[in-house]
Amino acid sequence: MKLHLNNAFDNRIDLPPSILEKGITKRFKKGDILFNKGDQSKNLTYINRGIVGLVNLAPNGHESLLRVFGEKFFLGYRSFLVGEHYHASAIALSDGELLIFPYTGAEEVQAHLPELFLHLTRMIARDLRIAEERFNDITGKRVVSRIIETLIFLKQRHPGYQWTRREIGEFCGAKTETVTRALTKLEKAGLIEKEGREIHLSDIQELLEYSEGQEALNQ
Amino acid sequence: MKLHLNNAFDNRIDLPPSILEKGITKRFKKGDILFNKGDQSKNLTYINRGIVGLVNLAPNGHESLLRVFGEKFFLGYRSFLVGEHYHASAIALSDGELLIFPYTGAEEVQAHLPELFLHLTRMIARDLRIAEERFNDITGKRVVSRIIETLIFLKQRHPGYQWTRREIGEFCGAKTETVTRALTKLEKAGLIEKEGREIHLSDIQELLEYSEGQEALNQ
DNA sequence: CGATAGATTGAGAGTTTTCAACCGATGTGG
DNA sequence: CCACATCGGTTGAAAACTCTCAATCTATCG
Repeated sequence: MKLHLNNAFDNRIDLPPSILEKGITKRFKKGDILFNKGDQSKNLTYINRGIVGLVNLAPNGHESLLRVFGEKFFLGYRSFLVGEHYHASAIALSDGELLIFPYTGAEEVQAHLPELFLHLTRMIARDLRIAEERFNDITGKRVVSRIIETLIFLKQRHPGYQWTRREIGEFCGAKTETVTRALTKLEKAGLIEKEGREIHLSDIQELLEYSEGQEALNQ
Repeated sequence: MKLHLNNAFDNRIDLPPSILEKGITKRFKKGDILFNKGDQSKNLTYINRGIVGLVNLAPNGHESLLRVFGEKFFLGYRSFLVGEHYHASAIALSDGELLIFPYTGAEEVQAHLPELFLHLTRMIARDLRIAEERFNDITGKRVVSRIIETLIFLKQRHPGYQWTRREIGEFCGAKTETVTRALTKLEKAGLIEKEGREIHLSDIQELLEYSEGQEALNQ
């Protein structure tokens, strides 16, 4: 999971005015669903302001937080490029503003905006690495380690946002209560500080060392 | 996870002779390491014959099977396109033969072989969906369900190969013994047949129904 | 100020892993 | 061609995480 740290802002991009001006502005409010799992992807979206989560709600009620998109992130590019239906829903975690680009499909972007196309491809490639690193973590590490790494990842990528225990858990496969217990433990160990709902990471290096010390799964 | 089934062969591609003839042929044997985690990606590879696993070995010894590549699959395209070091190792699961294309990087492919570039992009996009669907499964489903879905996925994609309990487990986050117990249970329920080391799936639809019935994780 | 969402804590339950022993098949070298 | 080593598979009992459920507390917002 360490690689995440070196790539905290990889997916943030400043668009040139020539592209920006072609987007259609649209505001959204916290809790809004920006697209639904199963919908056909019709356009490429960019976040001017705000923060959005890609969430999967399973039929049995289980929810997971797959990715998070902040200011200057694209959104919905995976489905757009491959022409699939969305495999998860985008839910606004804060108020904000979108730019919508009504391109017809991957071919149009590739032909007319090759740089952007390459950028999007590389974003997906990094997303895939991160997803697979998370897979390693979830199958090979204790929940405390996963929570530590999630804290570091989410905090570094989106410092402004106050992550809830639930969101942290949904990102790393843990229940809310488990996250609470882990945070209490970390606070007692002097590795984090809780201030109301805000969480401060005292020393990332120490946190990572603590994580590694957490009795790795044997075998 | 159901979507996997509709895309069993998505990542298989027949290359035209114009591309094929430019590749350098290289044989490999079962157990060979085709590239190592941490290596710099230098070329694009295609599998003429054989089957290859993308494997992560964590420092604590935990192993996971991230993806599997068969005949007519590309290999190593994620790292190649984004210009990253490999985040996992490629290990030959059988004897086989590679074609190596010494392209200099993503830009060259985009400029000279735009169709191939689009294909690779879409492959990564599908890989990302599959990885995230697996993430949902691993956090939200019981181990028996995961094993069932893994059996179906791996068997459909690579019918010729005899999957071991260990590989099945490494693909869905379960220990070898757990896979054994699950298979015994499924055999007793008449849903699969074991014939030596070969596993026959009697009825995929029934298997999926059984999977859903397996007391979903609450909440 | 009340309502609601989020956080905390405890006790008990349950799934999956761990550890250990054993079996059977496969393959290799003498 | 047999002996033996090795790999994969099976089974059982015990241990260990993490979850579940329930109750209570706190923060935030209208």
